[in-house]
Amino acid sequence: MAKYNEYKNLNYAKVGDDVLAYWKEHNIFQRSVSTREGHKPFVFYEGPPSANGTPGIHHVMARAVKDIFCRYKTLKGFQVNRKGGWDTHGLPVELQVEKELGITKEDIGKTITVEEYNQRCRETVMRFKSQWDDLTEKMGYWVDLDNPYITFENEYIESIWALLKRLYDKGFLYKGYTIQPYSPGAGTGLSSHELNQPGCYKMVKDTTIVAQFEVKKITRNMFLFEYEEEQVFFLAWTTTPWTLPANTALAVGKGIKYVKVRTYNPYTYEPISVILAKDLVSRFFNPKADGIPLTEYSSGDKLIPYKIVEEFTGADLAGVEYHQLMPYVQPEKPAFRVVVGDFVTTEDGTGIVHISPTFGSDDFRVAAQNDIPALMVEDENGKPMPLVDKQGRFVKEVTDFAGMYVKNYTGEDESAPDYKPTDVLIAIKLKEEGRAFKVEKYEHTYPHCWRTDKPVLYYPLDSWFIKTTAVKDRLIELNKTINWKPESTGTGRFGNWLENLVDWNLSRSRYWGTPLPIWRTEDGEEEICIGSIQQLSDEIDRAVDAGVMDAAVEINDLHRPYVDNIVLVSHSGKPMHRETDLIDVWFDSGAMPYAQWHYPLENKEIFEQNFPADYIAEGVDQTRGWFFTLHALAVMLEDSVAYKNVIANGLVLDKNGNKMSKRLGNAIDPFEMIGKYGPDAVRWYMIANAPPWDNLKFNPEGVVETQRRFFGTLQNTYSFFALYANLDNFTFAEDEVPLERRTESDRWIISKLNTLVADVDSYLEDYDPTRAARAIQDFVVDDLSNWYVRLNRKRFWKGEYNEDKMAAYQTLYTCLEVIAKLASPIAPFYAEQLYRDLNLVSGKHKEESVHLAYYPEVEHSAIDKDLEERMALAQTISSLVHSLRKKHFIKVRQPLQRILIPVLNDRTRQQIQAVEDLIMSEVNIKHVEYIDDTSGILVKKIKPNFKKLGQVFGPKMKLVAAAVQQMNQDDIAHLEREGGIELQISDEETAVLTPEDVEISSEDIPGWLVASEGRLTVALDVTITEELKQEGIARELVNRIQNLRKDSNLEVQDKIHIVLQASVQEVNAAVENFRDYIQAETQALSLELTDNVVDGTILEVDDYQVNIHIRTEAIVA
RNA sequence: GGGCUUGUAGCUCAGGUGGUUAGAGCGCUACACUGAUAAUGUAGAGGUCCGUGGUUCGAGUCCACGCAGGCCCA
Repeated sequence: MAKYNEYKNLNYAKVGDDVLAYWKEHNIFQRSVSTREGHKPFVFYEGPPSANGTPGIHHVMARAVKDIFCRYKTLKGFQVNRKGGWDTHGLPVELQVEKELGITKEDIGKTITVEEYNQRCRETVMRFKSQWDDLTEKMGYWVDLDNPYITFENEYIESIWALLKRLYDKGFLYKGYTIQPYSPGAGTGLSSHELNQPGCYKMVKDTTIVAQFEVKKITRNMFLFEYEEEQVFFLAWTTTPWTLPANTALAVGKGIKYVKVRTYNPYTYEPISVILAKDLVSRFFNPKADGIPLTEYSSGDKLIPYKIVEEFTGADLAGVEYHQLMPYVQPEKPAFRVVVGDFVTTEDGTGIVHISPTFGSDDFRVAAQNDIPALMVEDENGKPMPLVDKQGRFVKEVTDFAGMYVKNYTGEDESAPDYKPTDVLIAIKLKEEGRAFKVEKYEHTYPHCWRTDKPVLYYPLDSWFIKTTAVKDRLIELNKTINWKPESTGTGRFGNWLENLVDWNLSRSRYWGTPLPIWRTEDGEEEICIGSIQQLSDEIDRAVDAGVMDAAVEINDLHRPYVDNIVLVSHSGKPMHRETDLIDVWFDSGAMPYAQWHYPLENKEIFEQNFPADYIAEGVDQTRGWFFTLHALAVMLEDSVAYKNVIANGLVLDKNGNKMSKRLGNAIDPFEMIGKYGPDAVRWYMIANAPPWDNLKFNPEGVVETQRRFFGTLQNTYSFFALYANLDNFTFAEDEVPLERRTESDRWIISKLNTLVADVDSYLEDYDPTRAARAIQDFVVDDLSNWYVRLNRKRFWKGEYNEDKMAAYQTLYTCLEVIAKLASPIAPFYAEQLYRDLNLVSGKHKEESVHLAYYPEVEHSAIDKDLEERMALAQTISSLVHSLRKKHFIKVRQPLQRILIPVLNDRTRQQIQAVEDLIMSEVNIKHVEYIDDTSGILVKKIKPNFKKLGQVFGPKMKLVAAAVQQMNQDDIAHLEREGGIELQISDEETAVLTPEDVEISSEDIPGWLVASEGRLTVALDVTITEELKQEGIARELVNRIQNLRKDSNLEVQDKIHIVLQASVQEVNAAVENFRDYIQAETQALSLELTDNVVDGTILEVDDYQVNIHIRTEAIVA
């Protein structure tokens, strides 16, 4: 006969190891997919991690979230393929390699070949793969590790090329510029990484200018003018005066308050009106001048009078046009107007920011968003260029300053008496023109090139872009169809970002990444975008034929430097070289829905079956990374979402809410956690403790608690079941006992169980694992263990193997088995063991793993809300009686005669009557008595039903409530009898109330000590009769004998003989009168009361001492 | 500076559409219970529900403005 496994001191880490071995041996993961062949697919995309660092505890979190829903959907019958993946390109790898080799970017191609360098990157990036694979297995994250997609593989890159070509053909790929830090001295752009080198930011003293931008006198702007000749100016401050000739807009803060001030220009003494932020007025005007009439000013006065005349918000000013400040070059589109910028502050300057789209990245962005052009001139090739050339000199079109360096890049002696920086010359010119309001030196930090030590310029540099703005509306529209968890990340963080979208800058000037497959002639007139290896090979043949390339090369690797060595030929026969850029690594990962199948070059069908994803999950920090690139590519390529449901999970912090870092030593090692507490407790804790999208404060003590409270309780419940089921040989071989023949508590727990099955299903369907975990946990701990098992213990260990006992076993078995299934997505290892321990004996399921099984069906007919309510009453009443016993110092073992419960209606009485037996046995009393209205002794309490009364009486609520509180017992009786009562609420007003407007409860039974909770009141009869007293002693004896049995290491089923020293009369009487009871409880075959006990043990029973001896039945061979 | 987010007991967290005694678990204290026993019950202590205003008869809940932490972006 098969037995249920029994465990002593279950080791949860070992459960993990054992189950993992079982899964491996029987290919359970593969079969969880293959057994669903032909079922509806549930498509999941794995966001590829990078294996160049070790995995952390937060990866356990992120992956648990992914895993839960894949397992859940498998339970629900879907087929869930999940291909693993590795993200292998990008800056972090390159920086790591540079650091290890002790080189900088400059050395690549010089002291180390690009080939060697990239080889090094390729090795480095997968360095920790085995650790990752190990964690993936140990934490129970099921994903196909044997056939992952790897972004550095040729096929993957080829797919990306094919996608880029599609975008290119649709006109979404273009070459433009972005504003980047640039060093004219070195003639090269600087990465933000280079800019963050220590010492790059230096204190410098610059000439700064508050310039005056004159408002145009057009109808649109007339609200800014008060009189005919008035000249109104915007004041804008800049620390880089050399950018002023390139100004095309001014930015204001939407919510910032601005004022118009009438005053005089301090250099020309002309009367002017200026607009600036209200908060900054005091920085530009001397308060001492406040109050001096404007008319009292004469040219040259030190104290310049001013008067604030009007106030506006930034929003009011948006759209106002002004005259170009330094009209050297004209724009191609309308410019010179006020726009709103989120970067504008009133920290310094005037609260109005000068915008030169070619020389600032904020400027560039805000201009692009508002369709403001940049000022450009044509270079010698007729290509557009900014007003400053790459050496840092003004172009010839800026006539007054043509050829001058905007900063000192030539090493001129700045201490020479006649040395004037360009910034100063500009200031002088503006002063003369009456366009400078204030010129002063200002000390601030400014980034410098780490090689030339000269100030950097923010300068437009060539870049390739994807024109995401062309599909902006569609991106927004389709985003609204995505189910975001939490919703706010989709509407807020992601939605707002889409609203302010700029084109996607693809270019990266690095070495280890996917090369941009575009070849161009030197003049940029002709170009080709390559979409496949085949096409490249064909083009190479053409190039060789045309003689621009020496010999055909074999294409073995699509990385640099190999692709750089390929020269193609244009239609007109010119050589074309590859644009040297790599593409943004986010394109790599965003392309995974296609490239993981080598689509569009092959596998069209597989792709179509697996697009879009039903579900993805990653950290919220991916919002503008993977979540965006997936979405953008799907919209541009397929006009579809890439994913239908997405969980953006939060961070894992240490227990104090600080970020974990190896440096601070507060990082938690996932392997250690899993090794110590087992994978299930770690997963369960992370999921149950806080919703995934909140940050998790990870406290190992919480894992301990989860292990003890949830897994410990569940395991205890199972152990209890296994212990007795093995004794009784219960294998669930019999037919199920019909519900109607089961006990009230059986039907109750089955009802609760079905409610749970439905709840967990709806939570998981809604992608809320936390609610699911908590619901399961509450059921196991509160309902199943602490109530059902506690109340029903005796049914398992007493009596014959009859239908009632069978019903108890079946009920408990069913609960445990269903729990195993419900918990299996979250605690896959323990649930597996539980399922198998049960199923190996009963053989009820043919599936040999819980992960091959199916989600339980909800038996709606088994859900009985009325029963659940009754049981809640029983629990409350029991708790009240316990509390009364406590107050009277009467222990539970002492039986009592009765409790009294006032009931105001028949329904309550019937409900309680149905659970009387449970209450009586739980709190050890003989009878439940009910007191209703007819007894005439109930004291009632009345309380206003605020919700109801508020709707009716509104403002008079307080008066009515006061009147209700004043009602006496007669009034309440009247209200109940007549179904209404008229109350005087003030001198002249009355209010008519119905019983629905109040809550009536019984408060007291005169002469009894009562306890109440909510509307329930219970009184306890504390009279202890002689018989009750004896029964109490009998129970005490049973307890002591049981302890003795245990101390003697007897097995539960061992029979004993008891010999008791006769002593005081009470004890003797108790033994005589309750002999049968004592014998039955203690499995005693005999109970002898003698005067002479040999080898006895002295036991304390109440105030008495009892000498007792027990011996086991001789074992009959 | 902007967007999003969090703030409830010592700790971790619950608290649909506003309703008058704000809950749970852990921890602490005391007392019980005991053939599930490394479990369990009862009771107690512990709260300016981050602050200030507002709406309302009534605000932990709605609105506004702040403060503090976090993430992303500048």
